[in-house]
Amino acid sequence: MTQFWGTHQNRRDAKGRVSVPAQFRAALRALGDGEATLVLRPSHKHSCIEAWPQSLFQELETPLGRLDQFSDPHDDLALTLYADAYPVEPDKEGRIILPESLAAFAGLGETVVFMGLGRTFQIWEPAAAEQRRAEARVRARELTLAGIGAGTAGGKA
Amino acid sequence: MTQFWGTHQNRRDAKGRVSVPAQFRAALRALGDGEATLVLRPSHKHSCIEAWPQSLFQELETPLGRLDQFSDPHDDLALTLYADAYPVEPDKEGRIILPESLAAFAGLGETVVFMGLGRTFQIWEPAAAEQRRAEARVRARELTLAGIGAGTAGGKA
DNA sequence: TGGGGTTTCATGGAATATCATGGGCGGATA
DNA sequence: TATCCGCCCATGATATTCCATGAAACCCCA
Repeated sequence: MTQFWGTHQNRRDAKGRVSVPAQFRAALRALGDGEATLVLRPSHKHSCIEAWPQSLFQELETPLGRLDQFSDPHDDLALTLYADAYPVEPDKEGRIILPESLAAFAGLGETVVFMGLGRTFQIWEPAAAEQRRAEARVRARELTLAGIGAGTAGGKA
Repeated sequence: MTQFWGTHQNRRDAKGRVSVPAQFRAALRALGDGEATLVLRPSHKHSCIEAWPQSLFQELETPLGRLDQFSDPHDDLALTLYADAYPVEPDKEGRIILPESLAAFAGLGETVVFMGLGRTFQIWEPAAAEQRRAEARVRARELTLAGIGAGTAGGKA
């Protein structure tokens, strides 16, 4: 059920194209989202680009329907969801073009990092990605010391 | 119920492939995890690679479902679970290739050590493995003396 | 109990397929 | 008509698959 694993590094060419890691492409194919397989949007927490499979992104839209169409919350949600989101479809070689505004937002240079997050993935500038991972590792460890850690799994007396 | 026993030494060839010890392979087969039988990830306690049977790893994922999808803890956990984890499937000869980032993390050279931990196993650089075992022996002994272990079990190793 | 035969493993290398990346062509647009 | 953007092909690098070999463990039988 989980789809996006691991961390991968690729490069943008002169035209701003990047190959989506083959593994991720396979996962997308498995989802069978035909047109515009991906939705890209800036993360609201970090300097990175979030990549959502089209079908999963649509699930985010459902709360919209429950809000009064003319209410402020509706407008706010709709705006954050759509205004900065870009649908992209990999070309025949599996590459996508990162919109300039998103690339700038994430501070991307030539090489970019794809980080799998299970059902979605993120696109980072390499150094920022490394920093973020270190940070998350520490915090997740506090969260679930009981759960993760083969040290404890096997070691369980 | 316990599956991975003992310590085994194997070599990585020029392409970074290592044979999974035959005993471990048999254990995996018994589990019947078809696709991507193993999940590799860095240990957060030690400089080694943790290897989880796919089905067992899925149990780690369950806490995710209980967290708010947009919360920080969810993000941190998802990132540590997936961004550093790599699913691998042994080839026909029973070998796996260790992702470069993980090999570097564990400081692996040519020969690597597989240590059984019951339901999971770990992959170590030989010297580090030896040190770790010595350390564990001492601590386990303290446990035994404290009255946990069966008196007989403590004996012959 | 020792020897011979057989099987299983770990390991090496070669052939093949996949992938990432670069460049060129043509059509659409202003 | 000039420029930009998307489409297609070419290529080197990398991973995957397949087959081959030597060594060790195991088993069976004398």
